[in-house]
Amino acid sequence: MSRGARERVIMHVDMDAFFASVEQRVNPSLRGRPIVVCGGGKRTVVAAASYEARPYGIRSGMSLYEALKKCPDLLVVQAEIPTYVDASVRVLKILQEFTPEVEVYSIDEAFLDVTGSLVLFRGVQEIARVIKEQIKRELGLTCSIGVAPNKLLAKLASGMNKPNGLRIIRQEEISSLLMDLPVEEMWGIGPRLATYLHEMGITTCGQLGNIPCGILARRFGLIGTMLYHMAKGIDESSVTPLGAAPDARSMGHSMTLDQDICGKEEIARYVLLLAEMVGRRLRSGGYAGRTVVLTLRYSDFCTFSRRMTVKRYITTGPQIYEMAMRILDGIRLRDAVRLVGVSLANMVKGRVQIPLFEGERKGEELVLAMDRVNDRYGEFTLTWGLLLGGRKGRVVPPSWRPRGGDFMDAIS
DNA sequence: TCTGGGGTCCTAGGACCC
DNA sequence: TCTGGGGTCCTAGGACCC
Repeated sequence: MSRGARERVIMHVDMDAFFASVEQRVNPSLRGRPIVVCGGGKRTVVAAASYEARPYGIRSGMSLYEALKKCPDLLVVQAEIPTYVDASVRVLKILQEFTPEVEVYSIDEAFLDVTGSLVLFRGVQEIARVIKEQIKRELGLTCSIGVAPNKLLAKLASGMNKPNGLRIIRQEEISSLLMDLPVEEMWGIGPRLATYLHEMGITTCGQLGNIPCGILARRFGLIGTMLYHMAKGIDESSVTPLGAAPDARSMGHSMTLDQDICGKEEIARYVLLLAEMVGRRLRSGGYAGRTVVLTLRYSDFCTFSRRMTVKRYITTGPQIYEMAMRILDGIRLRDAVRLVGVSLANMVKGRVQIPLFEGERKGEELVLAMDRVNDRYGEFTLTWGLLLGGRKGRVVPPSWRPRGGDFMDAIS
């Protein structure tokens, strides 16, 4: 352990089965029963599964179809995103009572740097206990907390004792803990990397950490260097509080259609809707961008994107639509399409200022902050869907044709 | 009548300029 | 009479995360 810098105390707070738990809280008849929370539409996946559903093998990300095969008695609840955002904000406010150094990582996860708060409490265990107690008292929800000298290990720790767990990883136990830890359990090592490592005969972090950094770097590039440090439990990244979060780099929306479509005219209708959704969000955040990306997914799930960059920054739905259509014109479709996506990249903030009222701006900041941290499962798509007149975002009025300024009338 | 939606970062290759 | 080479910008795709 280095004596130079003070050892940090980082906490990772992870809400247990968040969406499902909120639903069970709101509706007592769901308590104690296997439930899943899903999006709308036919082709949906499980956004969250209650702990009662998990013994059936039901996991988030699984298609609803598959989940129902595993448990025919499963209760399926449609996601109510505003409710979860509300709960998330209340949790966030509780966390901020303990330190200003709170990084909202997602709608149900946060990192806290409590190094400076330790003097106010009888140790980190006490902080964790009080946080859990307060969340339970005020929201009726449980969370799992991990504590460690950095974010990487705090994240690992919070997952070790779920649900309603508390796990503290001390500096002196790091190497023995990582020795036999399977590489795929480390945050940042996904299925593909794990497979590559397995092929190299590496299955544990202990083994990974014994490979010279240079070899990993040659094999995996920058990722290789990261792997080497991860295997040793090294992570210098800091907790970035809400106000210091970097500007978004890209912004987009996509939708999987209830039924595959073939014609470009029909695709164009979705492109228009998506472009307008992106444009509105863009402007509300004060962003502008130069690159439009059109993403399509064929029936066979083969997904590809084409992009176009222009010199000047654009901000409006019609501008995005126009570029997306130029891209679409250049594509020769080989199959029916199941997903259409439009996003904007090469973004800057502040070129276009949209004046907002104080109250409105506050709400906007919150939305953007939540948004920034890669909210799970596209809840803002649903939010936008609601904004677009109470319909789900996927609904495009069949009679509508892309043309000019009556767009808002057509969809609201 | 399988397989969502929102992001981030990295890489490799090509065009183009000096 | 041999195929430089660095830098920038752009594109497309892949891997990862929640």
